[in-house]
Amino acid sequence: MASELNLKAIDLGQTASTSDVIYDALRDAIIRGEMQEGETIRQESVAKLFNVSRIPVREALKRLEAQGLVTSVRYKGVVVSSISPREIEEIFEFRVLVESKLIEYAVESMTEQSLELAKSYCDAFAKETNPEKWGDLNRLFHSALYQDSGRPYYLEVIRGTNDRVERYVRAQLDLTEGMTRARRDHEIILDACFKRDVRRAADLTADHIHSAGQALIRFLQDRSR
Amino acid sequence: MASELNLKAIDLGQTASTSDVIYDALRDAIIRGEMQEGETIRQESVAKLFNVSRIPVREALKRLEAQGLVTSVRYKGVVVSSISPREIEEIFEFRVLVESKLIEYAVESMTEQSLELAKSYCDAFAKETNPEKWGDLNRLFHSALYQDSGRPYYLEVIRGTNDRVERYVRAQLDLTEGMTRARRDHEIILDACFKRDVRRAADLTADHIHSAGQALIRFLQDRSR
DNA sequence: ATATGTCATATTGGATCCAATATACTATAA
DNA sequence: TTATAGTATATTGGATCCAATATGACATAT
Repeated sequence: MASELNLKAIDLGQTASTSDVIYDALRDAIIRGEMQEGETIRQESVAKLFNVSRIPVREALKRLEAQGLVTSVRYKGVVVSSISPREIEEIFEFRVLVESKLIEYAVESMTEQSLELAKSYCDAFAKETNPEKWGDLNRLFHSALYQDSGRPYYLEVIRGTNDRVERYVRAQLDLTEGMTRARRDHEIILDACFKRDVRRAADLTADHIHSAGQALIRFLQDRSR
Repeated sequence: MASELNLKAIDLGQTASTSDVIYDALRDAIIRGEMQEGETIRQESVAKLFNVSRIPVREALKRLEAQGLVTSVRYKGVVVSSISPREIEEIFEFRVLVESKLIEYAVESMTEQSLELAKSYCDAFAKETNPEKWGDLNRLFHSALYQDSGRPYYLEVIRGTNDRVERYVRAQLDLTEGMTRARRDHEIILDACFKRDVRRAADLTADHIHSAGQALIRFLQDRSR
């Protein structure tokens, strides 16, 4: 019957299991900083929240653990991973290495479409007044820039890397200097991309990430005193 | 009681859950190439193998999926991930970028102990006649070299990266030219490390990985014709 | 012979139950 | 008062059961 065929076609899109949904929700809450680092995640409370059993929750937690977003201790529970200033510094150093390379590859083959998309995120980022959304737009902008690199593995790695420090990036953007600097950086990076200046785009990206990292480290040091 | 205290002290070391054991075993089988890519992994058969229920098996599979070693389709099952020559090429390119950087950091602060350890693996690798063990010793050698880099995150990423292509590295070593070239490369890299020649160690490492990747690509192309 | 529909079987996804362990609280002895 | 043993409770880890879906065999119509 035609109607059944129609339904089946729609169903093809619905490939997300309960464990997938829970994984996405927890990941989102963690990288947005809605859950504090060190906070323990109880299987039962998550299960109740989604009206499911603990089984899909546990599977989601295993995935988060494999990604390093939570840390699990047998018979005690999982906690949102905490991360030392030293590790943050290392991760930003890693980002400089990989993302500046990524943008090199990307600029060479960037389509007009991606450029325009990046520009729209860049503009929205600059105009946005709600700090909650700065992180989203920041991430979308960078993601759009790297999209045409033709390097899916790099992208996969960088996604995991950014997940680890996303909460701190957001905190850093909330500093007044953080946001003003990011706005300016994004505009000149985008300009270099439009001009197909590979070297400049890579160098600016390296500076952009490096300086954000340094500002973040300073911020964390100040706060701990 | 003393005896119970003793037992408890020993138990502290036993932090591995059933799911951990199964994860390790499956990961090992996959990276060694004992399971063919595309081969489906049945939960029940793994469970029977370890005399456990499917629950810990499923959790182990979720972790392998998060790492990209298996691919899962809802209600159908998981299969050992296959990887295209293009992706292999990309991953070797990524390894060149990250591992040459890693060895730079490592050489600067490498202890005598790590140098000697690397040397022992290098020697054992050169003398080993059993192809089964080449892969292990190759990995141990590189791992020893990077150990003192003081970059745990880089190491974590590279571990995941190498897991993805390990089966192919082993296949490549099995080629006569693969093993002879690797032997020679290892010795000159180690020599540069002993001499604290950072630049040379990094360049040689880049060449080593790059050439292995190229040889592998050629091998795969030949085989597919 | 081919295509389509129906049913039986296998397999995965999720829920519920039980076991193992940790933690907090209480009682007791020194 | 403090330290220790014991007990109750909470929580995780694993086993078993049921539901949802896929796959393949078989029958039937064209």
